[in-house]
Amino acid sequence: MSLATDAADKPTLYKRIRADIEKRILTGEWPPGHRIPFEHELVARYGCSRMTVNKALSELAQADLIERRRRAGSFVRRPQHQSAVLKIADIRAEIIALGRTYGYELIGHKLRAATAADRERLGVKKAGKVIAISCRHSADNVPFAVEDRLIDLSSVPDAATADFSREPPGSWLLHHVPWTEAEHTISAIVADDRTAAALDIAIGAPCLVIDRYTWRSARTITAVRLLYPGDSHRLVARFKGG
Amino acid sequence: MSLATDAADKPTLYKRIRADIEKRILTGEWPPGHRIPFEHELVARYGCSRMTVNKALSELAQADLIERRRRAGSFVRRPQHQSAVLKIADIRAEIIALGRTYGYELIGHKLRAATAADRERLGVKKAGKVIAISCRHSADNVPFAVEDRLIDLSSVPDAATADFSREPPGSWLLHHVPWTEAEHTISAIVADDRTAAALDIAIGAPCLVIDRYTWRSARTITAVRLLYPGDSHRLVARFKGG
DNA sequence: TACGATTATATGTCTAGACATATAAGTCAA
DNA sequence: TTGACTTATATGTCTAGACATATAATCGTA
Repeated sequence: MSLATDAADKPTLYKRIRADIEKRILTGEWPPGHRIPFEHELVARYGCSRMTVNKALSELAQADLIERRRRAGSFVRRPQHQSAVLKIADIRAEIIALGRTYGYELIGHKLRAATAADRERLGVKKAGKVIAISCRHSADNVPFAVEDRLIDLSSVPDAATADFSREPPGSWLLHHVPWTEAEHTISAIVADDRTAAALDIAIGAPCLVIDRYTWRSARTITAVRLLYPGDSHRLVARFKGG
Repeated sequence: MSLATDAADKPTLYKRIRADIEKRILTGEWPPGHRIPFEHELVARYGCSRMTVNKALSELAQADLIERRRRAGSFVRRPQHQSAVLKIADIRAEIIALGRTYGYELIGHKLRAATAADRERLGVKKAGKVIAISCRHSADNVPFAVEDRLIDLSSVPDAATADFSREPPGSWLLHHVPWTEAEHTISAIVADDRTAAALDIAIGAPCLVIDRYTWRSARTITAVRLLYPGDSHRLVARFKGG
């Protein structure tokens, strides 16, 4: 039963090819690892030129639905190992984009030799210097998030002389240090007394937690934990699919 | 695998064109709204065929960096204002991909005329029939998430006859209904007695909440709320940046 | 001036070829 | 069996065209 035949709009051929393959993958008819037909087979099946098939397959590869290997063929990829993607965000820019007044407050700023806990958190072996920062972001004078950050000075020596009393470290890093990889972990906790005070919420109130690690080609740059009031702040994402 | 700066491998021409334009956009040299050169101008500048330029621009458009308008040209897009992106996920597939045993339990299943609250939640005006489902997902026999879902039957009539006692509604929908847009909201709450019982956690323990709305071309398909134990489950995302 | 019809043009899709390149698979020697 | 070499082949990139299509701009008319 073909359900996707939105006869309303006449899809172009390469889109039809792409959709056909996508459907078989999403329904599980072609499971991960399955070799999808070679380009020349699809050319024969659809009666079109190779470039048309190639465009369809290229887009599927770009979307990480299939993997293409020279000489071997194209294979259905395992569904991306997890479900969440969070674009790196600059809280200051985010709040300003929302049309609200951004407020920033540096709570603590320490330069120290990395402790064992610091090294563990940054995932590095060698001892070195780190900067530990905690600060608070607010929107329209209401606490928006508290931030607890560690910067590896051996990766970002310039951070030693940066002035974090006015510019939030996240914004500074985003503008000064190119990153190549990031990892986010989202979880929830209940506020302890310190967190509750910083966010102006009740002890035991829910908090949304984002832990972010940022690397530049296998070098850790920074590890940051962001705490948001769980019942007020929301991470919203809208995006396109199929 | 960083695409922009790998001088090691000689980039192909279309990749160089794409990177050149990308750089100008990311550095702000070409701000949002700026019209980038026409295809025929790039063809002249790079001395290549139109298809080569077209491939570069198509990929930039696919990545939402530029917007292409017939007869008008290609324009730099405003950076996506949101902060979070969460790929749509099928919990069953997710758990199986983790190599754990998937368990499913239907808690409630009701077909009813949409109440005012249902219409509000689905964001629709007209009254119609809806299906309300609640169920529980488990991994290795440990509660993984509870799900509370509303399906708009006027958008998905087939759902009326689907058997949700064995197949989770998320998986069914993913396989039967193409979607075009989704919105996620992530927040945190503390468990009430019912939630605590379902997830086998303490009352007052933190929970991660994902609210997802799915549309197909302006028609609401489903609204779902997922509750995860906040201290055990984690949404992890790793990705590349620039 | 306002509006409808026409035209010009940039992008969208497609073709039928070409050569490049990575690599799976086969071949042969040590 | 192992390693080195060769070969076959699927994908990667590219060309020089073509026609389709949406729409900004222009023109003509009421």
